[in-house]
Amino acid sequence: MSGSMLTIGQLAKRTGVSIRTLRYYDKIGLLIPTDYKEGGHRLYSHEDLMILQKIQSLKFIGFSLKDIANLLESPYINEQQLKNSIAFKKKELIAEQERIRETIEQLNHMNTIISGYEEIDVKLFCFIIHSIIFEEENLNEYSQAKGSIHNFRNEERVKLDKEYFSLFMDFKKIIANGTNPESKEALKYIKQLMALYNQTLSKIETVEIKSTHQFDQPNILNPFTEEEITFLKNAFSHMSKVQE
Amino acid sequence: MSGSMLTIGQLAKRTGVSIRTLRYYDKIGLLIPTDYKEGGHRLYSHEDLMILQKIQSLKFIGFSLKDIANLLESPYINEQQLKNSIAFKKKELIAEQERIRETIEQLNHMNTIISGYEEIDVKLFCFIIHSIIFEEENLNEYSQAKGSIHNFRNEERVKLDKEYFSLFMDFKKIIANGTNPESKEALKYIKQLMALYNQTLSKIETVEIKSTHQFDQPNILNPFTEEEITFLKNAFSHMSKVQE
DNA sequence: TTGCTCCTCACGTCACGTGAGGTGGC
DNA sequence: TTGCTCCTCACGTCACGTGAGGTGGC
Repeated sequence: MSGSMLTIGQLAKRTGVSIRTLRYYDKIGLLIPTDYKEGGHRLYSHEDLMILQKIQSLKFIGFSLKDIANLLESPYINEQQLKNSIAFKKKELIAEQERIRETIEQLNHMNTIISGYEEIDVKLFCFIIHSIIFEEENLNEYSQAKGSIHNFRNEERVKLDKEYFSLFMDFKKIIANGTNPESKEALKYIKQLMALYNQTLSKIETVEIKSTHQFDQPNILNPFTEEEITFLKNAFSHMSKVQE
Repeated sequence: MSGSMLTIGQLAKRTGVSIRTLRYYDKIGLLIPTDYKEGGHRLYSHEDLMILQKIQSLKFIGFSLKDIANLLESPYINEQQLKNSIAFKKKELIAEQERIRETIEQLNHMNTIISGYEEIDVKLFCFIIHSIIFEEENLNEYSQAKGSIHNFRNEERVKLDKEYFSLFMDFKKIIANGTNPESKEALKYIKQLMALYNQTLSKIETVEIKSTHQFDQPNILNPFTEEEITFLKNAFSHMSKVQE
């Protein structure tokens, strides 16, 4: 009806869609303006505005521009087809939601663990994340057998991880300070590590699978540098001698 | 340590990262292999494997490759910086989660509304979505004043939308069948529409803002074609005459 | 003359996927 | 000779954002 055509800027302002987006829609053939002025200026009709609003609506509920182009091809669509599209979209979104939920949980976990240290060791930080991911992969195989692991993860895992993190940070500090691996201080921390390790083992057996491989399976991310590992080996062997 | 270097394929298999991804990481300088054989074959050391696992860990909790490159630059990171990064990531994720939640709600809404029709009118379908989006925008301005609207939306909105949808579909059908706008059948549906419209008005006043503009404000997506609007106008004016 | 609104390239984003066409060692 | 594993371009993905450099009407 009305002879009042809209320029690209007017249409953009009216719908909240950017000018660049309208040019893009023109280029891909999704919304071609009814007319062009001399100089190539696009002119959009009221009909074009309606189409754009349909596009916005369908975009809003998550359809891709390709999907939208198909949907707008015919004025009618079969119910089952539409329901299938909706179900498919929904499935994707729910999966995405689950991924996000897990990631947020991880972030909270990490946030708790690193609290209270001025300088965080990146290697150690990554180690904690990696060990959780790795465990989760193991979990998928074992989770049918025992449901208790998940509980462990949520409730006690943070506490335990924090203790490991704290202890590992202590090690890194004394090693950086040039402490002797046969010193009393080193012995104290090594004993703490042994205690924590045994405590972990008593809590779940699944961890054992991981822990026994911890130092010889190179596929596990190691939180220590070569220098630190040498220190730990020396401190361990010293402790063994002392205890004999 | 060990002289056993890994080929790109071996590293890929071991970590679950694709060969193409490893080449990409090489190109952007994120993970440059320790050595190259003749012919340009990449050789990765155990050290490289460790770096890759750090990359995987940080990717897992949502950091971009650029973020990761920065994080791996130094072995230590300031706690506050890391906490800020985590908080920022979390904020983004929560916003994304909220968007997804709303979209899923919309999809459920639409799924309910379209149930029971073989052929769905795309224009009408988009109209329903659009009216909800539009209302939501209005809602933001008015929601401070009255909290009741949201309730309306969740509980009764689906029912009302379904009724509108159903009635509009009926109109489209009789118009397509060539029904006379002054016929008894047309009169029946027009009366139903009036009743439904008044029912809506009584439920919320906010809708009034929208509804009064419904036919003359071209910015509102219209569910009818030109032909259908002509039919409705004729039917309305006929009803007015009959009622005098 | 000065803004303001248009225009068309064309590169950039993000993290790779996917061929095409070729090489090297068993 | 035949697979298998490498390699390097280089275009494609998705929906635009962002200049660069220029035009047209007030």
